[in-house]
Amino acid sequence: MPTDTPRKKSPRKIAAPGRSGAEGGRSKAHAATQQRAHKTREAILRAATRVFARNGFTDGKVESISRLSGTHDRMIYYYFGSKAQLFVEVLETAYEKMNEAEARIDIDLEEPVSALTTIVHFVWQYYLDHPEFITLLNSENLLKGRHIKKSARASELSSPAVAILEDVLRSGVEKGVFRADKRARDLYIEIAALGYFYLSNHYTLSVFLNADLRGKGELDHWKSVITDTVLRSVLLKLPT
Amino acid sequence: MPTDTPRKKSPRKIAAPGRSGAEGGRSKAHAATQQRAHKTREAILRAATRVFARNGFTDGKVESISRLSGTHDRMIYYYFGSKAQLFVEVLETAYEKMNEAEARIDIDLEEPVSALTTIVHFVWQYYLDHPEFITLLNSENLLKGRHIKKSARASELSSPAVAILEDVLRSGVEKGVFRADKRARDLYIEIAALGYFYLSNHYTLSVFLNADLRGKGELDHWKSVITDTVLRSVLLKLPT
Amino acid sequence: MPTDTPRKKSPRKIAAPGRSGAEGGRSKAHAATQQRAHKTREAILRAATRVFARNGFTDGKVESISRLSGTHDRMIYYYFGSKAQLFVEVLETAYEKMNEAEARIDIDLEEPVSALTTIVHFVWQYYLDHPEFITLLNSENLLKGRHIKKSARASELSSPAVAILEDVLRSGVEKGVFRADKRARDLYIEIAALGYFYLSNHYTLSVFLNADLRGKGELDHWKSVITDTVLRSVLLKLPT
Amino acid sequence: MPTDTPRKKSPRKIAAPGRSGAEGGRSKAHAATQQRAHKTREAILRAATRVFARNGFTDGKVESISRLSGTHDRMIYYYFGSKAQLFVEVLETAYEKMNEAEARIDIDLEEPVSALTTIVHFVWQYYLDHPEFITLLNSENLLKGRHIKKSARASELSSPAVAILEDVLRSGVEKGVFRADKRARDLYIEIAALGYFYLSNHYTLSVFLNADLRGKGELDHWKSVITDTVLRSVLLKLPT
DNA sequence: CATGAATGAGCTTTCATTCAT
DNA sequence: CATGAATGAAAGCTCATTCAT
Repeated sequence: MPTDTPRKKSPRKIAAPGRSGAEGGRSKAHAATQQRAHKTREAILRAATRVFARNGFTDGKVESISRLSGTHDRMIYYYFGSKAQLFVEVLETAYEKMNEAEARIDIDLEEPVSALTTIVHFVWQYYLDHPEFITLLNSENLLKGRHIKKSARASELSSPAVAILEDVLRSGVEKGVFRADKRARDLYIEIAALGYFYLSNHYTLSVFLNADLRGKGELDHWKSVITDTVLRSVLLKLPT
Repeated sequence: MPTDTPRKKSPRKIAAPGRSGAEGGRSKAHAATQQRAHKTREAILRAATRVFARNGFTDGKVESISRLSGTHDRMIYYYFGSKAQLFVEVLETAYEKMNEAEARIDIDLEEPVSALTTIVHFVWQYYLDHPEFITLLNSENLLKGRHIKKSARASELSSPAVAILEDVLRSGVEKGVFRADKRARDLYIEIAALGYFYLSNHYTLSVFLNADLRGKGELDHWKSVITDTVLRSVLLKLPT
Repeated sequence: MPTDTPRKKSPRKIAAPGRSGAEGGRSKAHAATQQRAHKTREAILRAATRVFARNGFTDGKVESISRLSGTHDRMIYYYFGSKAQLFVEVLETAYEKMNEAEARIDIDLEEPVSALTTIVHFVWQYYLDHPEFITLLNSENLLKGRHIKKSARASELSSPAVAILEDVLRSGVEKGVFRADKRARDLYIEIAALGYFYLSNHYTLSVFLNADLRGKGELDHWKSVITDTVLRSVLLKLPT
Repeated sequence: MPTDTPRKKSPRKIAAPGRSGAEGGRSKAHAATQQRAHKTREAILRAATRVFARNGFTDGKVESISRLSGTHDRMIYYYFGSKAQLFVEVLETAYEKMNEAEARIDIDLEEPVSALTTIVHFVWQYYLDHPEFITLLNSENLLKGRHIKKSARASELSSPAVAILEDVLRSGVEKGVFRADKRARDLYIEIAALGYFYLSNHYTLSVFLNADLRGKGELDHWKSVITDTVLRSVLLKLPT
């Protein structure tokens, strides 16, 4: 309980794998050790993502994570300092991956309508493929952003999608198909909202609307709805 | 010793106040007692709504609820059987109140556009005024609908808003301003999504978009965005 | 982890035993329950005194205390809020008992020399009879007074012995046997120091002085040494 | 792989630096290595003294020591075998330094009164300058001498001060200023007690006496009190 | 109808220590 | 001689829940 210096919980920092060889004098044994360490760390992060995604932060137990990752509780503290800091990294990683995927979207600015369609479909598909993304954010928002606030890295991650949308909007305006008064950020939130909410809230929605929103047909139908709605929100003229 | 049957797990159902007199031979003392009981029950429910809204189900502690309601932990078990069942009632109540409010919306079917606008504004305002509604649903969905599934009452509560939207859509179609192929249910989810997501996810959104989404101007701006988007999604001719 | 209100850990306050009967309408059953509660609380306090005395605060384990008192860990938190707060009460109780004993010292102010002798002997005997007193203070000082600082009660407890010493000194001065420039507080610390140090440090002293300081003869010898030294420190004329 | 015998539990004994050259055929590289090792060892010992002094044995964490000394936990085990054995060395070193300082006291046996005064002042000043000495002993006594008992070196260290006091007492008796029936050992304990207790227990004393015992004036005052008291305990006649 | 005491399982975290290079 | 990874036991504390009047 009593600490000397206020002790910043500084977990182990591990050299990025691959870099170790360039360090020169270090023995091969050392490199091997480091690689194993890196593996352990990654295993914990992966397991934590699954556990937190399944149960949220509070219900995601440390022991579940260590069991799933094949390590000991102790190692979580060794590498991440605390459950909370581990969650921060999980969140950061989730966002990073989303950003990376967004950065890979291939669009043709010459075709603004189909470009926008592509983006909407991409986001929708990403949510479908990465349900953990939704649960993690859900949990974090339930906790009033407690963890993300403390993340230095998080504020540096700005969604590439917003920038892309800016380009698409500009191109559309130039080509006379999109209105000029639509902000990219608003459009981004719109796209996210229409997809995210449908999936994140489907448990309560299903009960209160007395409908199964996850049926195959339903998902496709909703995809077309949001595509339609998003397009209509920026188009100057409706297609006939 | 309890005056009635040797309960096992069945929480107390209390006659609505005022109804008790009709039960026949019961004394006035009994009626008074029942009224006090009713008050305690209500106090717990109110406190639980606040506590669960603030922290979600898991982080909402039984003790916090009993403290806030001025009773004892024990009473929660007496009236509701368990923390989970209490949460179910909280959820049901929240939805009921939402439904009651929706039922009170005053719209003029002769003016479909302004009727729809009214509905969008109403939902948005309701979310703003009842942040607990959002947090409760958030928590419940994080728990995969664990509680709502067990609620008998929940499935009976179907949103009046959907019915109202149906009327509005029909009227709009008849008057030649709305398209005919829009489902009321989809429209409802759309409206909900655009408002709910913006508010429920604002903690993470603010960090990742590097913007304060809760500034006064921002909220009003978003209100106009969603109104615009929703209208455009049903209009036959886009506004110029 | 997350708390609603900052939650002051307010442990259960129990009505003083005996008072309960006077409360009027309470049932006998209630009184009996309270008495049992009081017993549990006392048992914990007694056990804690022993455990902390034996091992100090840090090494005194919560489980040892609950085991020794025949309760569960949980009850310690129920009644005292935390290990630290329990320690505070242990300390307060120890000092209180010391004060009570001091208040019972029977001295004859007409005989200042024998009065002072009585006080010195009392303190020495008290230390011998209450080794826990020494260990508890030792531990608390090792922790830099961490707990006692937070004790509201502690600052109100002022040693009766100092007041008594003042009377004795005054009487001795009037009778022309004691010097006039000796402060009662200094004298008190002197008496305490000579007895306390010998006992509290006897483990290291024995090793470094190569002597067994706790042999029967040794203890009596030291008693006479400190009596002699204390008297000499206030006498106007040294004994021959 | 360690260069020497397959150690089990026996920590490294390192040749004093400079002495290594006499060992014969060892290379210069080896000598340099040994010097580095010596430095690490010393750094750990110094850090341990500070950490244990601040928090006592139990609360002094191995990690705090390795951090403060700029090494790794592992090294503590390499050089000292265990936390307990490290503490033993810390204790021994503390006593050794005290003894060395005592051995350096410069007194004039021809002036017994001022010689004794010098000793009292020395001890008091030593405690003031080396607060860690007090805390370490405090902790060790709280642990019932657990470590010091196992120290072979400790029992060989006998305080030079006792021998010096013997000389001073003898001289004083011869010169007709001191009484003949005072034992040097008792006098030593007296001197130690009056200084040590005041400092070691000042946290609790301050609270219970409602006074700040560490104010500048207070410390000087107490110095004069103990000098006075110690002298009076051996003088044949009071100075006028 | 209400109360306060009691319960036991479980949670996060800490710590001294050892393994494997 | 040094390092970083790993270990497992245990500690303090919390929580939902039930007992006994």
